[in-house]
Amino acid sequence: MSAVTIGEAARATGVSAKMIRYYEETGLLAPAGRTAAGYRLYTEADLHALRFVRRARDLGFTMEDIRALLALWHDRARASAQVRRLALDHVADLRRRIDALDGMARTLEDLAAHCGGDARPDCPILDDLASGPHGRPGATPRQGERDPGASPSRRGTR
Amino acid sequence: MSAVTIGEAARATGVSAKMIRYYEETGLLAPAGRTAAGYRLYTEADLHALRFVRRARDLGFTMEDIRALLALWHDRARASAQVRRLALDHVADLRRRIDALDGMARTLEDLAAHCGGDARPDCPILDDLASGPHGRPGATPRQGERDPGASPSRRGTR
DNA sequence: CTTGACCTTCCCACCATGGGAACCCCCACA
DNA sequence: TGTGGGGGTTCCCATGGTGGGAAGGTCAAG
Repeated sequence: MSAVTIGEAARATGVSAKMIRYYEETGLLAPAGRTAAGYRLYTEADLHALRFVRRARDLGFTMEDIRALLALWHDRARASAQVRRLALDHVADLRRRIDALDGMARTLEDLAAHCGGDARPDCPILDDLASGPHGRPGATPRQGERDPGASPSRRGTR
Repeated sequence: MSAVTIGEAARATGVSAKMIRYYEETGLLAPAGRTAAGYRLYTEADLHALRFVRRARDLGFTMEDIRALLALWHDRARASAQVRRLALDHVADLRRRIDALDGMARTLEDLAAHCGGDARPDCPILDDLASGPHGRPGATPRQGERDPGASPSRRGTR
């Protein structure tokens, strides 16, 4: 007993029922038990795992990362170094994305600072945009230049 | 004359042919001219617009934002204040995302700092994850707290 | 005339998430 | 016993930008 349905599990863990099914479907979580009628049932241990996933998502981990973290969690003989590695790699990723966003923000602030922001049409922001993709002329000088080996489709880190 | 095909336009602007077609399809850019055989043709003005879009994407603007920026660009009577507003709103958005990412990074760094990172299995990082979604108990105290009015489905800002 | 580089359209995939339809199940209440 | 409502189930679709690839038309050089 003490197993709950998916709705209650969702409420108890902050993971939507949709996502719980999705996690099961993609093999992130083991298939839940079922009632005779086909309803999914979640034990306290299942809820624990769901909260684990929720927390990891909140910390920005990828599903792939979470898969690894769950495996380590269940492996009672793991070396904490492995977990640490995963966490710090993720931090590095976060910092990279932060830097990218920060560069954008700085550039825009620079441009906005030189923009009248009044009723006249002259606008250095548009002028900059219209000047096309340039290797950041003034703001935030860096040397990476076009970042050839960046992971696919993450330009804006959006 | 002096109009080029989509491949050359892509090379000249740094926007992939795929994306050029996509921008046209979604109405971000006006349909390009065509040769008798149906090949798209790009004038210097078209290339200019493509570079504009590229630059705006590099600065992290949404397609929606870019739509507005293009309209302002083409409106020779625009008030620069409008452009400035758009830019600064976007900066605020960037800063919000940065804060979120930074919070995650800090938390993880905190946890990693207390993790042995050796061959033993004890690991505060996993312990934290296993403790489920909590309102950041120790690490990185801030007051934003769960950000109730945040735009939908951007938890991790990923 | 063939070859190869280019163009066209169309469909599929990603990742994580939500929306909704169509249908089934269970419980409480009259 | 019938019914209503609030669950659950599966399945499909959409998002935002981006890439991959197939099937077929076009063009210039050899």
